[in-house]
Amino acid sequence: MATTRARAREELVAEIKRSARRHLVRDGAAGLSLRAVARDLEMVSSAVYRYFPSREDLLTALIIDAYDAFGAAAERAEATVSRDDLMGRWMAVAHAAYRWSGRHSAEYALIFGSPVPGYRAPSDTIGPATRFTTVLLRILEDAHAAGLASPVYEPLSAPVLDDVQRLRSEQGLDIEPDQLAGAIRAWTGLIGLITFIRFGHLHKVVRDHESFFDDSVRRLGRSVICEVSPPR
Amino acid sequence: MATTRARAREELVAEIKRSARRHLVRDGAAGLSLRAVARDLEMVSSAVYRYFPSREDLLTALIIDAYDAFGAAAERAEATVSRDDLMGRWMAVAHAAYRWSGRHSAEYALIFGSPVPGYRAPSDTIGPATRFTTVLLRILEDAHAAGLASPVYEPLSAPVLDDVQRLRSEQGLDIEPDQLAGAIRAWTGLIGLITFIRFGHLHKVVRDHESFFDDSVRRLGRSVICEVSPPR
DNA sequence: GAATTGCAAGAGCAGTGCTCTCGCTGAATT
DNA sequence: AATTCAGCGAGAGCACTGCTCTTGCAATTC
Repeated sequence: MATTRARAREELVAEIKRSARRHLVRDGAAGLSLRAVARDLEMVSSAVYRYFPSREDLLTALIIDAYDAFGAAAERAEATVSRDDLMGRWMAVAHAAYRWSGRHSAEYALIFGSPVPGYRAPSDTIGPATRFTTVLLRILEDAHAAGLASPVYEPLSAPVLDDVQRLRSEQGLDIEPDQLAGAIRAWTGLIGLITFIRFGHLHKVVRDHESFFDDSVRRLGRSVICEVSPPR
Repeated sequence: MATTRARAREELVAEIKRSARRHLVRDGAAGLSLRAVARDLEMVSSAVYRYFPSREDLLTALIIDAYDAFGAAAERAEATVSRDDLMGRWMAVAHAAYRWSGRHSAEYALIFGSPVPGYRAPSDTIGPATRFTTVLLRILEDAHAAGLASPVYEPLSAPVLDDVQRLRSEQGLDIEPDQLAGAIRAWTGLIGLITFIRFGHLHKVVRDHESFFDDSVRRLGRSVICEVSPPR
């Protein structure tokens, strides 16, 4: 086993990513320069190519790490809440996502920001990407197991129902269609809300972003998890 | 009046922006190159700097145009609907926004995508940026004038109520706080939803994006404009 | 110990944003 | 009508980028 060589390599890969993340927050994804990273580590630029065959590969590695850290933050927060407090679990995940997006804004923009035209996300990314949604789905499965239904203010339209039922059977989920559709809306709403706030579109409109976030997310949660029977 | 000179300048500015928009869809904002634009127009790169002092200024001009076109598309769609069909007006604006984001994905990413770290949006952008929200607010004012209230499933938290009341007096809006808060949520939800779909985060989850969009947006609308008295 | 493999270094290519200087030409001023 | 002058295009040049290739050294493997 090539231990010393492989270890040195792993450490250098980690150092490159660390330096790249630092440059990311300063200059954004567009400004991330392999040569600047090389200067940071006091090596020549061509040496970095031994570890990442291209700038895009380095960016991909950062994206995977970001998805993973984002999901991990959600898991940690959700684990501290009592299992039967479903609304509390949802709020914990939401606030963890919001806080993470603030502390790691550059990495958040990397995963939820503008798609790069030529870029095809490699299959390595889909694993870490589902980590976050898995936490959400588990809450919903527990809700279903506890006999809680979603409030149905309006029935799903036929094409949406089709989509949801296909997804349900594909993923083997034990959730009602209405509830699963609501979950997708809640997930979409959550990330959309965070993105909207973090990208600055509410700067001139709302002062207390966190309170607005909390209020909105609570309503999103109520539309999926409802302790009482739905109105109407 | 320097007519011929000024006209030539205006036309060249328009040609540069046209060429830049073409490059934008191919290579994204990060890949937009002033030199490529110059080659396109068969002029030397330094000549372009006579019209845009920097790459950033060119990008800013494109952002302003994009905000303007986005708002204009919403206005056009909303104008075709009968004034008293409030829900129809909301749906028209929403679908116009969705369609525009598909037809002009690069420009949409420019205004709603990742913020560029060093970039400060100049004050010229806020005018065109409000064009879209103005359409939304007018619908709400008409709803309020018609005596329609928003359903209140849950009262606003104190900090959110403060924010909304401040905004209401600052902008001189004749809308109930609950309704205005709902409008901000609906607006945030709409853009967040479009961004989420267009940036590809629903690709592996939902097949019929447009139906999902329609369903979600209709629910967003119902949470602000409600013909019946709110449940509970 | 010899062969192989991994690695850092350097040069080099094509591209980028941006600055500066150089003449020219159309337009306003005298 | 002659002259100043501002606007313009062209070109060279600087510092930077991603990426490739070759060279030579050192660590690992056989």
